[in-house]
Amino acid sequence: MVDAILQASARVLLKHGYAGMSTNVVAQQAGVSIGSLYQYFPNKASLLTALHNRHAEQMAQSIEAILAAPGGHGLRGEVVRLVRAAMAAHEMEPELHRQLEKERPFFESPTDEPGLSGDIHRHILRLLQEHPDVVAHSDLALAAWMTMRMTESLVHTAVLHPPHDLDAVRIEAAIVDAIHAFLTYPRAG
Amino acid sequence: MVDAILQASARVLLKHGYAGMSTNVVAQQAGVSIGSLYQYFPNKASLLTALHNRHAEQMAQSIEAILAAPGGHGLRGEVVRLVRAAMAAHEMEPELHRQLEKERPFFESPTDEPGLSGDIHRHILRLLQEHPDVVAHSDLALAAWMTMRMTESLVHTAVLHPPHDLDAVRIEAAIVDAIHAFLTYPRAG
Amino acid sequence: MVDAILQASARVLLKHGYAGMSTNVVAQQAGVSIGSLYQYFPNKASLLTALHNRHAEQMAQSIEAILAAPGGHGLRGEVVRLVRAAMAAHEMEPELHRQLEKERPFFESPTDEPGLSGDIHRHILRLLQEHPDVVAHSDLALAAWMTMRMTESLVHTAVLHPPHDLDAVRIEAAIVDAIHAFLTYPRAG
Amino acid sequence: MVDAILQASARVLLKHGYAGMSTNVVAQQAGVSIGSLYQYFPNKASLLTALHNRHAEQMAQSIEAILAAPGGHGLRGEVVRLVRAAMAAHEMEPELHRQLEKERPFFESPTDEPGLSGDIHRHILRLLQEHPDVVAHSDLALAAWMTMRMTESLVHTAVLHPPHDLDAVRIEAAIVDAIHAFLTYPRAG
DNA sequence: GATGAATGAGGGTTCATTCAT
DNA sequence: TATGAATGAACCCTCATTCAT
Repeated sequence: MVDAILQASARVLLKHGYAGMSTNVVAQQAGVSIGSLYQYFPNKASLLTALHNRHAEQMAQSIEAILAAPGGHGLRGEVVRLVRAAMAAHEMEPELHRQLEKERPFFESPTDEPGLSGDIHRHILRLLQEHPDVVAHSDLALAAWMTMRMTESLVHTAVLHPPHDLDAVRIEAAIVDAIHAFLTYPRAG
Repeated sequence: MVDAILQASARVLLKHGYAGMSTNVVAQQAGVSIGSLYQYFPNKASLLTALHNRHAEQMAQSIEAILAAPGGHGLRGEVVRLVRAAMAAHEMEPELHRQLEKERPFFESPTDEPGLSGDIHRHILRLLQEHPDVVAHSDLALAAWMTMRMTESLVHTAVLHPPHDLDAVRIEAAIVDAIHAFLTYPRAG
Repeated sequence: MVDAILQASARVLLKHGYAGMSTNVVAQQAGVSIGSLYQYFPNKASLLTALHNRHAEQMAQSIEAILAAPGGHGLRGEVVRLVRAAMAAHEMEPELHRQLEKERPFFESPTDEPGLSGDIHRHILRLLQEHPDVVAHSDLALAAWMTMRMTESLVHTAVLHPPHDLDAVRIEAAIVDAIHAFLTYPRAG
Repeated sequence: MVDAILQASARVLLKHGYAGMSTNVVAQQAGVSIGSLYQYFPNKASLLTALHNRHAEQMAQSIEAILAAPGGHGLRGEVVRLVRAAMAAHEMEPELHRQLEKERPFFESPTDEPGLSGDIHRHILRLLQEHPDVVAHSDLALAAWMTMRMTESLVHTAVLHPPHDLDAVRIEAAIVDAIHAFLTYPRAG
């Protein structure tokens, strides 16, 4: 029942946005009475929260799986996995993701949400520490933050607002290049 | 009067979001009767549109001014100006900008307004063409798109969701580094 | 509940007309919340429609009953029944009837509902055909239309705008006379 | 200016009904400022009243002219003139007339204004008195009232809701017949 | 637990009317 | 006198939430 409600919520949210998402309509679409909906969810906002959490979990699983998968070696291999993980996560239910994000960002500053983005932040930090020879940064915290933001925002844009005249595969490669270039880029200071 | 209404709109929008922004409250905050509000704006959505347009114009002016200003030479100098322009634009009214972004899709055509972002895209393309010796890309369209997205999204995040433990100046430098590294990064293909 | 709402609608409609009939006031008068009103009626106009339909049904029943009742024989007897039926129908809720007539055109198709008036028209036609010896008309369609209009409009006026110095009984008799005279009146053509 | 306003009122009234007739729109259509409108008419209802009066005057003139015109002799000739006068009056601006009828009751005393209809009533009374030989009624007041109502309501219906399959000329003749039949119809009492 | 009829605060919007210019 | 910007009460309607069954 909870699941039917969440599915209906997602459907209605996508079609009409949060403001246009009526709890009565959600209940009806879920084939459930409005009373039952309120037995499982205290209010309208909690539908979004639940949807958000569910989606975050799915994304986390997908990301973990890809990050742990075998693949290219070295820093570049890690970056490739990172970007692939981000793309997979964003491609999961892109439109839902977008709506959800609108009301409550997924990737807030790492300290805010200890869950997903904290894990990723730690993963990236470890990754940078494990390749001291090629990473040209002294401030690893800053480098990790930049890496995470670049990954997230470039992938986000690439998946949700893809430029119609550019090839998806080449965009992905370009994102990997950008991150790798940033990490290994020798600078003055 | 139009201005008072728009200011009040911005204030209420920031505090309560679009759904929670009552036209009556906006009028009251503007010190204007609800009737007067509707004499200048045909409906609630038009408040957002006007706010958006005004903001876009201000941003465009700011960006143009900074891009045309004198400054460092060479590709890096250009990138610095680009990032500075983006930061200035985003710092203008960051929270308003964010809300506007959030609500826009439901009220306007999904196509990014071609004006501003088109101009910038062209500017970046020209910039890349003018530095063929250091730009390590053959597909300039892709490089320009990446440059624009990196600038926009990294600056956006840095301004609107700044990590509390990192220095703004160093973040700006890191963004410049990232873009410059991407542009000059020698790759296999 | 539907009935309480309709009764309140009728009351308010009579007092203030359609334009001055506020749905909130109707709900309040019905002892029902405005939300409940809108659970049973999709909008304000539908209140009128429902009122109209209910009234039309009641009138139809009353008319049928009287037309089928035993009574005087011959054409005159039929005309008496016809006029009595019309008077009973108009006396049912005369003021409501009047308001309903007034507002209807804006909400319904301009064609008179075929149900009631069509039935009566047919009834009259048959009636004329059954008394060929006394009916002095060759064009029965025209005669039927005139009969119906005379009945309706004379009764309407007599009931809704009765002249204060004339006796209702004698008016009814005069209406019967007029119709009977028209039907049996020998003319040149 | 007054005239421009009244013409615009009539136009808007016909198009949108009284409820949908906005004083601002009327002023605009009249090419006059809303302030000026309120300089000549104290409120919205007075527009209707003025329109009504103007229309009544025109009708009165038309009716008087036709009633005084030469024509057929005898009672039947008078009835013909009466019906012609009524038809001319109703055909003047039928739709405006209809709208005016619809809204009037809310703005005027329920007693028919003594002006026009009083005059006609007197005219009919005199007419009946002048033909004692053919008029088969002892209660002339009742006969006059019936004559007036028959004329008005039959003509009203014939002009404003003409049956599509009947000839206007024959309808007019039938109305004359009906009235004449009623007046000369010999009855028991 | 499940239901869904009932609630009513509150929302966007209109328009008759006023009054300073 | 003519103007029209300004007013704000009031309207129709929605929808998150409750609670008796």
